[in-house]
Amino acid sequence: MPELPEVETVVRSLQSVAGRRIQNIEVRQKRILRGKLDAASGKRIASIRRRGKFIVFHLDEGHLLVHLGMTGKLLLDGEITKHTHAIFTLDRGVILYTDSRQFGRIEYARGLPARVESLGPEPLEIGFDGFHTALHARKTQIKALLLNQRFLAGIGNIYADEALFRAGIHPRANASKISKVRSQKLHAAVQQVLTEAIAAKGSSISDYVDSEGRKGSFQHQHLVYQRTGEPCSQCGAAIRRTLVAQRGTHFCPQCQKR
DNA sequence: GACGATGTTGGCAC
DNA sequence: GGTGCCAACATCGT
Repeated sequence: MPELPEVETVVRSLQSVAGRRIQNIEVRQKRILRGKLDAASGKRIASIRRRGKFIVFHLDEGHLLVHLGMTGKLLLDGEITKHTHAIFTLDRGVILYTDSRQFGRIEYARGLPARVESLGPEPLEIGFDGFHTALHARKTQIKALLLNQRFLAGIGNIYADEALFRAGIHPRANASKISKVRSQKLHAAVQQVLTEAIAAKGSSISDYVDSEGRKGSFQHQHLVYQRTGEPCSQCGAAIRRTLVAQRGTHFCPQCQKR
């Protein structure tokens, strides 16, 4: 579910808790923890930001990091279910962490841990020169590279497929052999698709919602993702699905030649 | 009921 | 550094 636009939407919908204090943390399923959260109790939330797909609560001391995995949700004052694994009681209201597949993780850290520090640049901030240089240095398949969080932070399966389609690049293309012109198209496509997706408050493929329980609408603007067999919006050819880097990959065989 | 697919990451072997 | 495979888990569609 949650890639950069979805995480950004969640972070924006959480801004109302800035300034509140965490009074108590109840963990019901330890699997979703990395280390202990005890030290976060009693701390005040100074600000909430996004880095890649991580939600970062800056506390008056240290950080609370939340990664939503595939099905994680942070809900403000929502309903407690069998998939609610952590309950943050604030001085006003509660935040629930709910995650059916339990691939998400929560951790407390004084400084930002290496897994956050080693993330690649933000795709909406990187300029073309930096993007092109990094692209050219890699010999891997372009889709695998887009999914690599140390290359760019925040792109996942949906937006990789959508950006490659919009740039007319085959998902298996060798990154180092992409021409400057196509690299420019890709850089623009990545920024455009992410910007439009944020404006639509993300893609709700199965059950993604923001912290107020609202769905996104960008799934209606997907041109290839999960549109296998449907006609391409550009040329009418049937959209195909294949595996690239072990991930389901959707592309137009006409518009995205190797 | 079986089987395969699903938005993510991390570990391991090579 | 890169690739390929598997693992974690629950749910949904065929």
